[in-house]
Amino acid sequence: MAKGSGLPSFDPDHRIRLFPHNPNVINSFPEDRHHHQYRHKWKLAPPPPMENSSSSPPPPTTIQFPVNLHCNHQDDQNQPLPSPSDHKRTVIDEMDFFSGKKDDDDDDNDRKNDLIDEPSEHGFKVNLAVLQAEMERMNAENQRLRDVLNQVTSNYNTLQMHLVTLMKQQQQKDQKGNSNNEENDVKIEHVNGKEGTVVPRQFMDLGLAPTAEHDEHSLSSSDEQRSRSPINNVEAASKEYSNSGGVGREDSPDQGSQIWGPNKVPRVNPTAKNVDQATEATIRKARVSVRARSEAPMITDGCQWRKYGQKMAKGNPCPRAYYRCTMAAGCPVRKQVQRCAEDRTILITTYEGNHNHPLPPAAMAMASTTSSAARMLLSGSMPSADGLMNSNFLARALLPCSSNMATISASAPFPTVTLDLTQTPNPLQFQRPPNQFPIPFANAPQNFAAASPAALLPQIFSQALYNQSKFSGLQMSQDLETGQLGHQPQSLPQMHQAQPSSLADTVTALTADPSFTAALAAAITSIMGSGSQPNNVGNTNINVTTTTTSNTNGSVSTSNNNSNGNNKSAI
DNA sequence: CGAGTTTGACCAGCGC
DNA sequence: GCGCTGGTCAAACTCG
Repeated sequence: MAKGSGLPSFDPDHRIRLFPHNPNVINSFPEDRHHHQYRHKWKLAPPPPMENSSSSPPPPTTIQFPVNLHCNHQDDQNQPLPSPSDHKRTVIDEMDFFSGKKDDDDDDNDRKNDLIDEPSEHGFKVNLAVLQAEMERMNAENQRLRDVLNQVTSNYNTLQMHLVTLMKQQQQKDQKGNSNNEENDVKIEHVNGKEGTVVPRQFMDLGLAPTAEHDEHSLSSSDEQRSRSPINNVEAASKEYSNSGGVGREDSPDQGSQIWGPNKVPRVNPTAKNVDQATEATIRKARVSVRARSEAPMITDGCQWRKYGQKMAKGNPCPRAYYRCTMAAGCPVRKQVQRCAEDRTILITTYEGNHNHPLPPAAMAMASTTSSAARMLLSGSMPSADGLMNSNFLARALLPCSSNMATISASAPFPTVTLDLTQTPNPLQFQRPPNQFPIPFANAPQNFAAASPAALLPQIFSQALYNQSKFSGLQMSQDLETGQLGHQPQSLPQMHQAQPSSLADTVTALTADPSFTAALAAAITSIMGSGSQPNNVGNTNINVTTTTTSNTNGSVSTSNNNSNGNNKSAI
């Protein structure tokens, strides 16, 4: 088996420009075992041939979500066409607004100055007053919307807490009444089942876990692991927790996310007969897959990973590497890293499971992203007639101004939401509608402009999803704070289900924020285009979400595979 | 020597 | 039932 399979090698210069960060985890890919070494050994290579392109068509069941990447900065269709000089100005405003690095006053002043200066230069003084008034109106409107947003968020959180309190009380009642109930490890489901309203849709919580209490729910038992399957996960998970002396849900104050067995789906309480079996079978396990163009062997997500296996996947000459989180003992989070068969410059990272330990800020971003994506996926993955609609909505909400970025696959065995960051064209190459502003790459945040696309994914995602996640009912870091929000993953979807339109409206309103969409689009497109855009202005102040801990040797795996003759294919 | 990687083997699900 | 495939384990190995 030839070494060096799977991954192309790359130009050092190109790499340096693209990847100034130090991935804390290096996939086991060829050419080098060590991280520092790999940095010197990667060589320029022509784009990898499209191998197996015909044999590996896109997942047929993937639902594509054409979302407008050309984020319209102006709701007003009557807004005059932006001249090229307008582009930068507008984006600066919005990016500043979004990033919050400048206060609004300064921002407004700059905006006004720009408005005053440039039109005069172009002989547009006639429109100056109109534009200024319009801008002020937009600012006022924006501020008002933000106020509304804040209020909605506050109310939502208040309701969340109230709901959790109520469910906690209910849970305690159940506990007293069933002190010997051996199924008390699934109190949440039990409660939900009693209520007969909550469908355990949140079978998977990718991302954050409130505490490290469940560290002992380890993967130590190989038997338990081997018994794992997409279907029996439902039962196995909670069994593990109870058997391991683990923290049952009734014992755990955290509940920000569900209690998961290692890489498993929580069992639906058998007493909850009314649980939607179809849903149960459908959801099973959620995954979040991130597709990004990256020459780096692995995207930096802030977590520490240990490789535990590698296999050749069918139809892909590149090996698939399996990692599990090592930031805490027994953390069930795993991820798979694999190059795309059709385009080996595309790195596909699939996250699965939820962390059962506190995460560093750098890791919080990606964890939040995956958590939100998975939760949204699951909240919309009901096998109902409106499943597609829900998925569509979710995808749009997930990345509202991304073009073809969010896909939700209903294909078995696991529902997967794919965040595709590889399809975004260079913003300078957009064929933008006349009423839309291009997003000059130079105006992207410096962090985004200069850093590795892969390394910046967490930032992008966290920014992109932060707001929506507030409304998705998919609390992230809040779980850490409340400590008893375990009911929420189930209860909140219920809320969604009860008021889908309101949620949609909320998210729509949120994502309609031109600043938000513009900033997100600029960030994403800048990232995607950074590899081909030498005019990065943000080549300083690289603030990549890398961690300083190097947990791996950056090993390079051979293309050998481990099982069942799959390793016969040379790469 | 410990941590991490490699890799052959094993297991389970799924389709035929 | 059988074979294929994905996922995981764990002993051997590598490296600092």
